[in-house]
Amino acid sequence: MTLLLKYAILQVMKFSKSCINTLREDPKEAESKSHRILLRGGFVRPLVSGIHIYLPLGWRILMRIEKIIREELNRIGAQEMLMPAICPRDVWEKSGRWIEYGDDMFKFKDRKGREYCLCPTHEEIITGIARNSIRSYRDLPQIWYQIQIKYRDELRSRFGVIRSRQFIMKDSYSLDRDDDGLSESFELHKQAYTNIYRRCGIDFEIVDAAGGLMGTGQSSEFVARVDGGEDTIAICANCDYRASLEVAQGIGKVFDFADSPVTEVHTPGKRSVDEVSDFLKVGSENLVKSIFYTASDKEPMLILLRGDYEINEGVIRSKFGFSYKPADAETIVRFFGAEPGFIGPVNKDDIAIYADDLLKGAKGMITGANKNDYHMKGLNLERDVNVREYLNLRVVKKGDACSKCRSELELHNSLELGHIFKLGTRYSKLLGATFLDENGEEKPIVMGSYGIGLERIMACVCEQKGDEHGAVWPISITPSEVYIVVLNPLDNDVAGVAEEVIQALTNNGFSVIIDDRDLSAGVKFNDSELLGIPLRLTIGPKGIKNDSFDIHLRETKEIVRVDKTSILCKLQELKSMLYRRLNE
RNA sequence: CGGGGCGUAGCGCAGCGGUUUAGCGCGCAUGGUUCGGGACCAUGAGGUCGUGGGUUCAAAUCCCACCGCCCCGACCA
Repeated sequence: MTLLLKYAILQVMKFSKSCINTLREDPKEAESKSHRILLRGGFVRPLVSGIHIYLPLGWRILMRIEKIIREELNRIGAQEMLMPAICPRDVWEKSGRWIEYGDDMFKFKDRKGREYCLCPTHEEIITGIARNSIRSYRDLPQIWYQIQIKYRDELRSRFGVIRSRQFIMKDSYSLDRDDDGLSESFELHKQAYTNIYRRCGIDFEIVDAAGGLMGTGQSSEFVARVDGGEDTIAICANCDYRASLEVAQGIGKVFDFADSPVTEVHTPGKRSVDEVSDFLKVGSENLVKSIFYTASDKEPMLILLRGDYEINEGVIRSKFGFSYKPADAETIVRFFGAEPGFIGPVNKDDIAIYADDLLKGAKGMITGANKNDYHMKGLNLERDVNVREYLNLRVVKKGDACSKCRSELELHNSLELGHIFKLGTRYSKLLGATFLDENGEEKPIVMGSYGIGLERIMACVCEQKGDEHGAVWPISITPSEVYIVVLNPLDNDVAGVAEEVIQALTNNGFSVIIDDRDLSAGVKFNDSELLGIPLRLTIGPKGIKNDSFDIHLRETKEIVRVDKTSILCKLQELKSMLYRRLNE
């Protein structure tokens, strides 16, 4: 037997001889649905917090996802390569991200004391490659990608593989001569990503997003609505507006309170918005909360927000800088002469004051009096406060109106699956990746960066399609297409028919798990459902006697009954039907 | 880092006002009976009770410290 044939036969996984470990009970550490399914089905296993082992079935799924990603990226002309996971410090110093990424990066020293990190992403390295290999505008555009493990020392990993400290990522990078080129590369990726997620059977949305540590250019997120997600997206029920909560802009209700002169009120021990509004018997929208931010390298600033809204930290960081942090109590006392909960914007002209735009023209408001245990009533922003600028600084909340069409916005839990960014020239300028244009002029390469987390696709499918019995894999990424339950496998007739059917299936390109364990039927049926294999064929003495075999569809629970000669044909038909359904 | 929960066999758990030999269910092994939705009988293997220290004649059990895991928050492409 040639080696090739031997591997071809491995298309068949014999349950009794495979590393498949299903758990009869839910593992206690798993609370989210995808985590539960992935652990119980034995697809993954934890090693330490945030780091997982991908067992054979889980790895098969990931490999099939990889294949789809490769096909779609190759189709837009992207070239695959593989970069190292280890990178020396100086490369990251040049981009400024050795500090910016900070503790989120795994860092270590080699035996000579030289410092390295395990790459959390690869903009620095890719820009280095571009610097060496791109000379002329004639070399552009190009798209490069890799599928590789990324390392991020997350503050808190959670939900199994959804937020982990080591994960597989497809990261691609586009190199263009100008913004128009970048826009084209960006659109190509948008199309490729759309195809990828559709082929993986995921129901997804494309939303506007924040660039975060990547930069401040345009970025879009591919997200899935799931109950167990860790992010939130705002979706307009009426128009096509959708945005990640970090950047979503809504229109809030405006309240008109009667104007009056400023007076102090005694509010002993009442600090929070809820405490003060309860105590004074007013709605939280009647309050102005003051949040004091300081930064090591920038001037302190006071942010004013209406009491019924939360501050959008993402906007603070992208607008004012990453170094801004809410001040501690001691600093607040030093600047305001009052404790947190009692500070306010009146007579604070020496501090930069930015207010949320919902406060423009607000009057009759209540805010801290800069005196412990006192607030002030009758605040008129225009009259009493020296606001430097009004900006949208609040997080959208349920009931806000869409900024595009004024319909109501809905908020949904979501899971980030992929993110595409227009980087622009940030990295190429810092790291000197330039080209000569037709006029012989040296210009920085205009770059884009695009990422997909592979495990999240797997987890997302569990979240969206999984049911009380376990996983439901789409035919495109299932670890195996057909699960054959052999009942009474020690019976010679049964074993004979099973053998025959398996031959026919593998000869026709099916991947098969055969459950040849000598166990009672229920155990095998339940495992087939837990493992989520789309098609299940049962071979047992009764079926052989009556020449009637059951094919069960995992997703719809339909049962199709066929005679022996039609098994192959029917399975082929069902398989193509399942593929067709993915494209609908 | 703050708050909460937990750590006893591969998995799920009981025992935890100190007491010979640490239990139960599932799984695993052997033999037998079964066999179309988590079978049954018999026998058996499997444990540094998270780690270290302390109290005590005696610690899984009481005390201290540490480690690890999960959840909430802070934080995060």
